[in-house]
Amino acid sequence: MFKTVKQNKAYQDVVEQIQEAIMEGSLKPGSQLPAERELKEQFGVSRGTLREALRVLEQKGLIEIRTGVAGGSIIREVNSEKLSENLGLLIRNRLVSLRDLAEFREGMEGGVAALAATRAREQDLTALHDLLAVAEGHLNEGRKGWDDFVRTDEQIHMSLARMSGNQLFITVLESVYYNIHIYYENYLPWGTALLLENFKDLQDIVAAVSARDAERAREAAQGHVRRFNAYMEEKPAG
Amino acid sequence: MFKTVKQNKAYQDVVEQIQEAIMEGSLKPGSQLPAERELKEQFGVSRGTLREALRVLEQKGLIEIRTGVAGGSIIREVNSEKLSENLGLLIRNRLVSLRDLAEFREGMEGGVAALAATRAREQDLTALHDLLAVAEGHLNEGRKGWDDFVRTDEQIHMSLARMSGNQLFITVLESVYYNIHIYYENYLPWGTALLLENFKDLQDIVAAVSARDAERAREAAQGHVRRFNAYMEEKPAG
DNA sequence: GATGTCTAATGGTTTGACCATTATCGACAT
DNA sequence: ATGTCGATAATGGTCAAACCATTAGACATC
Repeated sequence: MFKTVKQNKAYQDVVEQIQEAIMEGSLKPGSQLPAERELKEQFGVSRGTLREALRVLEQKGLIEIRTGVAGGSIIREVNSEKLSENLGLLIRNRLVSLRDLAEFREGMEGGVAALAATRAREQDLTALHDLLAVAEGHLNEGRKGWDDFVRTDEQIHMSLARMSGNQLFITVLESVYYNIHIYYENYLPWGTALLLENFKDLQDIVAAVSARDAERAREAAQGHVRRFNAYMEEKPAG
Repeated sequence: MFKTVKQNKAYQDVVEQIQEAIMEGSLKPGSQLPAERELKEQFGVSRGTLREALRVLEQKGLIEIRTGVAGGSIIREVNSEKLSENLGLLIRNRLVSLRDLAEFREGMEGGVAALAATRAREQDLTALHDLLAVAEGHLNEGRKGWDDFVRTDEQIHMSLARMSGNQLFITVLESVYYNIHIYYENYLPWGTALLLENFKDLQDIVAAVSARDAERAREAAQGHVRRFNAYMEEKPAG
């Protein structure tokens, strides 16, 4: 019937006030908080307590702390860094498996490709074709081009995400790609055949996006991820 | 050619040592760290510095701090709570619009439903049908049942996510649902017609999952989300 | 045996000092 | 006039010692 009375600790109160000001828009990215010795007066806490609060905000990725004169706490632009870090922790602790990651990608990349097809500007399409050409170049470099090819492949996928114009897709996919690398080395049966098939998939996706055919782009992207994942599962211990 | 020399701050060093011990397995979930006054000796730092480190670890979700005698820092089971929190921050930061959120759901729920159809156990299906019956009940309660219906609707979606057996889907969808409520109140043209259509969609999805028809489940779920989103966009200011 | 009270361990907070880093500005050489 | 170097002061990083607040467990009381 009654809720537990929550005794807010002083530093939590400080965290909440600053966080709320950021969310609500009073504190804009790039702007700077007063110095610690000034802030502690405004909040009426000791410097130690204030610093614990700042550490929490820093860990949340909301502020960045600089030393030296004119230093202080700077409000950060929101980004995917901490999201990646958290996902990495889950992966290291086996709460999220390779299969989970793969399935998740499969579920999302179709939607991303479809949106990209709808919203791509001319310059985006040009950049996409350029990346495709770069990837093709790496394909002909034999073994030493493999890593570069994979990197380019990833750039193409991230370009598609950005073209979707959806910040949520962009951020989440960034985190997934950042963390899926761990598996590439161990689970992927590297070979020219795989890379070649991959390249053809990418060509299909880019073609569909260029034609602004959302449904074809969706299917091409889903098929691509599915085939790629199948390869990884075939050889579960490299 | 050379990397910037990173001057580790004392509290960062403490964070890294403890985190590494957790990851590597020396510190197991449920076990307890020594008291602050003891720990500060072991690390050779002041209590203030140690506490900043503990705050960071707490914010990462790695430890939980209890007061009182026999209190201290307890190693937590790794979970996805902080990932949700971070995603929630992103969503609330205006960088993510209702449209972004809606598109994202559309991309995900199809995949979730398909996986659920593949992996559902008998008891899951029973629970799903029970929830459907509850939703139908709320449908006949008129205006006062609307909120309950939406809540049940959400439970059905979360059940599907759990049935997918994919922790990533579960966590991400949790965050999305937790944060989409802000929009429901303002953007949704509440009405019996909407709820009824929604209910039919749910029936379709559950039927497809029960038949273990992954593709039908995927399409039903995607269509459901798409229709629901269309409603929200129709009336953009409640 | 149930209930209340005391105690000691432990986290929470404060104060004041000093160290480390760095933007800024002025002196000086060119 | 301009560039270079060094002093300066503002600001974050760290330390130390004390006291307050909370709580599990021991102990006393009924």
